[in-house]
Amino acid sequence: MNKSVRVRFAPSPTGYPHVGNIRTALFNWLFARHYGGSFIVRIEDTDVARKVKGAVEVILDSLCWLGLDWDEGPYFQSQRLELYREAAKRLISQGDAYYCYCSPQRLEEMRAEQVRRKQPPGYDRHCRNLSQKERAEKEAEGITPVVRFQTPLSGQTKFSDLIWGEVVFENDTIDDFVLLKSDGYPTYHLASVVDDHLMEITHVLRAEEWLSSTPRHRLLYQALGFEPPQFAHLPMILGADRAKLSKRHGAVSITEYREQGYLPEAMVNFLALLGWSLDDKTEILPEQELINSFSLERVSRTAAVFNRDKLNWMNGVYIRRLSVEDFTQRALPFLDSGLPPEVKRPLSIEYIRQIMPLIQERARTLAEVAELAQFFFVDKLDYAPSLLIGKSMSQELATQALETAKQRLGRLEVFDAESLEAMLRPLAVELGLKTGQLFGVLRVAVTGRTAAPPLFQTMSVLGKEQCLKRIETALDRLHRL
RNA sequence: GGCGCAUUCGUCUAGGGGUUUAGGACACCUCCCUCUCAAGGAGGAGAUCACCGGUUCGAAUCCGGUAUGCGCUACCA
Repeated sequence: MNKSVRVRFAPSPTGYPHVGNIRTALFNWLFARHYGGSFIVRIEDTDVARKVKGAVEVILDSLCWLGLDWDEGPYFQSQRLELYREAAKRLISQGDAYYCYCSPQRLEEMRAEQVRRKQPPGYDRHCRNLSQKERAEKEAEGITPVVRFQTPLSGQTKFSDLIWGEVVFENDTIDDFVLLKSDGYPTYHLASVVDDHLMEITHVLRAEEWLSSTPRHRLLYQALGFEPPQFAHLPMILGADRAKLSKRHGAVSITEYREQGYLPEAMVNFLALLGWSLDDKTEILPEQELINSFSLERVSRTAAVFNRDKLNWMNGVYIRRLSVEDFTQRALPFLDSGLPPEVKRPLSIEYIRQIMPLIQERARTLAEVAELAQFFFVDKLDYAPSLLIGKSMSQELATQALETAKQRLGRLEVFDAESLEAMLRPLAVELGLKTGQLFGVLRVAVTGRTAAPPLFQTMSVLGKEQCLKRIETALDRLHRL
């Protein structure tokens, strides 16, 4: 398997890249990188009607974001139509395919009838044995035919899937599927087989939903005289209700995760663990370790539910592993877009650099950074004054504590964390308060919240002037209670 | 309806005949650390391994059936 492995990621530009598609891309990429092979990108744009403009760019951009670099492509099937037509023509002349003139209406009625009679739906081979004369008549009517594969009526098609093992299908359960549509475009079946052969793809790793169509592809390879690649069908990714992942489950496009502040490296690690595992304990596997240890043997056969909680945890792990500077750079755009509009821009990078160490260990996503750090930026804090009076505190005690702290703070020369601590701890004793009581009041006064980064560091970053101002405001609110 | 596939804690999974009182992770709970939060540490709860039958001295692991779920069954991919 070491010898020139060639795999491909073949998305169709009919929408934005679904996490399921991306997981498929990731497995292909890991497989290629593990064996030192080639990862090829091919755009399957053969459905003119469903094509979404801009989708190709978003797909490619997402691959780049995740670091899934490709060695060849992107190839576009829409630019290779002649290849598929030639193949179809060859199949017709060989007697392995034929023209079908059935109208969409007839096919629809046929299907409805089959469903009503509980018959397996499928093309009834109406045009399979048309005479020369009958064909000429249809042509004369101006009907543009489709080309259908002439599926063997008996026998079996079997293949060995790298993940599912031996799979056998009876040929009589496979209908005469369309190869070339009336608009001249190939269907997925024809195009992917022709391209996988021409591009010398050695392994087709694709979603499980393709398992059922694999016998068709095997039959096509056979008829065209091509050697088939190895197939490996990947388990599906489901939503929390075990249904196929869809819009109802929240974010399904990889771009949404990017916008929500997930790190690409966390995303890669998380997605790799959906359907694959290294052993019974390893969860955190950075890219290189993933490449080193990836193997098809350890891919599971059961569909996996996308667990958002676990993703959040893992993203937090990766965020904490970043250097402060790296974290700061990545958080910057999220601060810019997430902070209230009244905060004046551009943001001071020097100030942000002081804040970020306090935020990094608390954020699970980059999008949370703005919220967590907001009190460092806004002018006036918005909080319920009652928060100033903590547990086992009274209005009087809180007022006294703040008042005294304000005076002492005002006299403090050096406003760093050490000095603040050296001054505030004894003050609690002096006031007959527990440290938690004193610090609690100060925390709310200075940050507007009961949960925030460590007090002394926070105050130090905020600066003496700002702290005093906020304590003043807090005192004011306390008086009005 | 037909065909194909699957089924281990809520979720991701390990484990593939005895080493299993079924292991880990997320989430949850308790405690520790501690100025709050987060992180970290220590515990806890959580799975009759879908069900039924068979093979075997012994089955989560092998076989068969049933149930359930999923996929395919398009001039979509």
